[in-house]
Amino acid sequence: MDDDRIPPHPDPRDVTLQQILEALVDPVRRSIVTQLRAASADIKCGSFDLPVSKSTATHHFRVLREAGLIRQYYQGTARMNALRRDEFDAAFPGLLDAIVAAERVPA
Amino acid sequence: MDDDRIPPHPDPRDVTLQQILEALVDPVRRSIVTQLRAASADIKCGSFDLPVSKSTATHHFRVLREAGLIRQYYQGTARMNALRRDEFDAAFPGLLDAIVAAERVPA
DNA sequence: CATGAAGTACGACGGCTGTCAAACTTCGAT
DNA sequence: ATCGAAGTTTGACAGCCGTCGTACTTCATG
Repeated sequence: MDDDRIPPHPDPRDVTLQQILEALVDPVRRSIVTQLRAASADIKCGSFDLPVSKSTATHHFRVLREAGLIRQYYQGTARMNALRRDEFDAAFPGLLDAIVAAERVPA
Repeated sequence: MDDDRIPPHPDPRDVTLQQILEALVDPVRRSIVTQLRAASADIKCGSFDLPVSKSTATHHFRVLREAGLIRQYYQGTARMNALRRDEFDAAFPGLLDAIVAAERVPA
C-alpha cells in the first residue's frame, strides 16, 4: 500500500499556522489548491496549468504536501494529487474556505 | 480631522488577497493583530510587546496599514492603532477569524 | 532490452524582505 | 526656548525563497 517513492505525509494537526501561511502565500501554490478544489477528481502533477518549469512545480507540490494540504500517490508513472479537504478542515476550521473565497478577481 | 502625518488608508475592498497573506505571514505582524484583537481599546505603537527594534516595528505597522488591516491616528505624540475589524470582515468574510482561531499552540 | 515519459534532486542565481543603527522630525512638557 | 519622548526615514546588510537547467531515477511499453 505504501509507496516508498513518496515521503510521509504529516497529520494536518501537527502543522503550524506559520507553515500553512507560508505555503499559501505563493500564488502558484494557491493556484494548485484552487484547481484541486474546482476539480471533481485528483490531478496528476503534469496536468496542472502552471506558469513554471517542471522542477519548480515539484518544489511547490512538496511545500503543499509538507503543509498537510495535499496528499500525493503514484498511479503508474503519474504522481497524483488530492486535496486533503476534510482532514485539513478539521484541523483548521474555515481557513481554507475563507482563503479560497477571497480569491476573487478585484473589481 | 485628517492628520497629514498619516498616509491614506486603503479601502479593504481594494486590497488583494495576495497583499493580505503577505501581511499576515509574518509572525510579528500576526502578533500585532492578535494583541489588537485581544485588547479592549486601541494601542499605541510603543505599547505593543514586540521582539524587534522601533524602526522595524514602524515597518510592520505600515505593511498592516497598507493591507487594510489596521487604522492609525495620532493622539498627542502617540500613534494609535486600531483593528479595522468590521470593514475587513465585510471585504473578506471569515478570513481574520479563521486565522486568529488557528493561532493556537500546537499540542 | 531499449526507449521515452513523468518527476525528482541538485546546484546556482537573483530578488525580495526582515532586520538594525543612526539621523531626523514633531510634538508636549518643563 | 529647550529638552525629551515617540516614531519615521534612510541606507545597508544578511538570509531566505522562487526560479531554472541539467542530470538522474523509475516505470511502462514497443
